[in-house]
Amino acid sequence: MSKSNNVYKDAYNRCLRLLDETRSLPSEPELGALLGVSRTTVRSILARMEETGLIAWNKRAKTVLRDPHPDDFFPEEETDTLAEIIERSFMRRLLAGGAEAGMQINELELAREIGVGTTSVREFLIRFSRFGLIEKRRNSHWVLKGFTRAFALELTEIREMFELRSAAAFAALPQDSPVWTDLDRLEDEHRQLVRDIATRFNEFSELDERFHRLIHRASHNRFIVDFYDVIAMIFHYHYQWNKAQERERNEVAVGEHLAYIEALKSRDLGKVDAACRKHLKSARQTLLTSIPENRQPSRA
Amino acid sequence: MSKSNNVYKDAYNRCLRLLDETRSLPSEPELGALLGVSRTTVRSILARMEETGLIAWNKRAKTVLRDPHPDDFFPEEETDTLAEIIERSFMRRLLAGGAEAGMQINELELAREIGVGTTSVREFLIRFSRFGLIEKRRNSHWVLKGFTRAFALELTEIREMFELRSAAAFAALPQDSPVWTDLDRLEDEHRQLVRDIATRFNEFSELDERFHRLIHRASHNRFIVDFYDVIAMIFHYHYQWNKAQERERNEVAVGEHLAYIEALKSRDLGKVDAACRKHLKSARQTLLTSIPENRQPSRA
DNA sequence: TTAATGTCTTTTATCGTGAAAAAACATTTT
DNA sequence: AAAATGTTTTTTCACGATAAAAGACATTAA
Repeated sequence: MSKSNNVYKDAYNRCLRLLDETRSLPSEPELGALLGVSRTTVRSILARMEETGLIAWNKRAKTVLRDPHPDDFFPEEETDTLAEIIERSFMRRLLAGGAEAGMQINELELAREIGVGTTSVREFLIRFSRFGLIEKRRNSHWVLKGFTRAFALELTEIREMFELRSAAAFAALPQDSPVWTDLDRLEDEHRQLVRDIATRFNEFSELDERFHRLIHRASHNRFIVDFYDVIAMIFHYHYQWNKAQERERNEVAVGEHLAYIEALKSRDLGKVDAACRKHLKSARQTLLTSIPENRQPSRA
Repeated sequence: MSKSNNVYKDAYNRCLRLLDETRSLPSEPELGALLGVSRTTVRSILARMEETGLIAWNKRAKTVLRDPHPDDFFPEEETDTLAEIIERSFMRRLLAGGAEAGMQINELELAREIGVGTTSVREFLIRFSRFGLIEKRRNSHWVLKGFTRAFALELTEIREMFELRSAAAFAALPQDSPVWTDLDRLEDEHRQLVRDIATRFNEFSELDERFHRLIHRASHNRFIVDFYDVIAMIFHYHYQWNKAQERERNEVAVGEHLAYIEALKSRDLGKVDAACRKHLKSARQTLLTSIPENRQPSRA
């Protein structure tokens, strides 16, 4: 079992959804581009679709024979990357308590527990280390630094520096820049969300990420843009596990976003700065209140 | 050849240097702490030293019998980590021209060329990716983003943000903080270097790194501290390969450092800001002039 | 003669394996 | 009994091997 075929399975599932829309599928290279996979994978997909009677396939002709049935799909969990599986397991352990700062992380144990090879775990930990939550001891174990108040403060400090700068850069962008239409579109989505906030409040986190990424991109600085990955990761898990007053919090945040968007559109740097600061302050507050500070810092 | 014993060889060499100073070696745990290795490695070292007649070893008694001879040492190149070897090879390729932005990086080819396994190369590339010079295409190759003018500008932009903030934090540190003695010591080293600048100018780069790391540490922010790794890496290779007016450049920089140190000691935020800005500006200039901008950016 | 399909080759992702190094446990010495 | 040494176990590091996926080349259809 040296490599799972999750790329194929995931692409297959997405391809099934395309079947509803058309009577026949496009050329192999086109399908590949559409699904983001190579022709090799496309051909495996087509081969299986032919086998299961979904399509008739003869060279260029790929005619849809029937609508896909629920059990034509591969199970969702088989479409995940190993990296996703490892990340989830790791974060579950990390957030499920008992993960004290200073605790050591054992690659072999993690690998056995998750049921994967050590190499994948090692690679995951190396990638994960840039989030600042773990640290490597040369030739030895990893050390958990813990999801502490200090971490949240350090994270938000950088976030605020970067976002204030990005927001200023955004507001200074020429009127004909395509970002303004992106912003309009996001504003619309925000207004729609406000309207149905009672039922759709949980859609906020995804919108939040897209909004902030748009702003950060205006910095034209890869380090700023990349840093948003750290924020996104933390907020992603934070949203999943801190459900207290979720609706209220999100409603407030959407309001702040709208004010922020107004400020950006005014292109008045003072207003932008104020709106940005206000939103980031409440975002920080939300994050901080969700961290149970049950330990004293070990250094004075 | 599944794992080289470079840890042992490097520690052995360092242990040989200890032999000059004492007539007998300390306990195994103490030696381990001193050399930064485990007792297992210490015991291998002692075993070999006994074998080669350097010491007489009987339980606690580890008497030095003779001074180490040059060829008691393992060759320097056998003491490097695989990661160091790979980094050097990779950077050589990257700086040796012909490394156009957009070029793709092949793990297998790199591994074959350097003569190591693919896993080590993969892990190196993952670690290296945080420097912002390469990027991974999912399920496919890495792409070289190139050591371009844009890269240098993005890097220095962040550096300046971080260092201005750290310097301000530094100046605000209480008088009894140990950093002030560290600063005094560094100031001394700078003064000594100024005196002998004609011959010792090449020692600047190491001093430079220690100085800036001291300042960044005052931020008490892991993201700021960690970012200095990116700067240090770039400047490390930059110093190695841009030798034009090295003496003059370093002389100027030492002077700027001294002014910067004075400003910090004055604890006058205005002066600190000015001195920091001035030095960072010239550091940026130095970096920029060393980048041959022979390509037009591909996007308008 | 361009763009697709068919076929073959190369590279990436992942595992199991084994030596180096660390860590844990047991025993002795002071 | 505290701290060293001696011994055993566990973990990390690095490799080669193999299936999945990508990519390159050859062939055929429009």
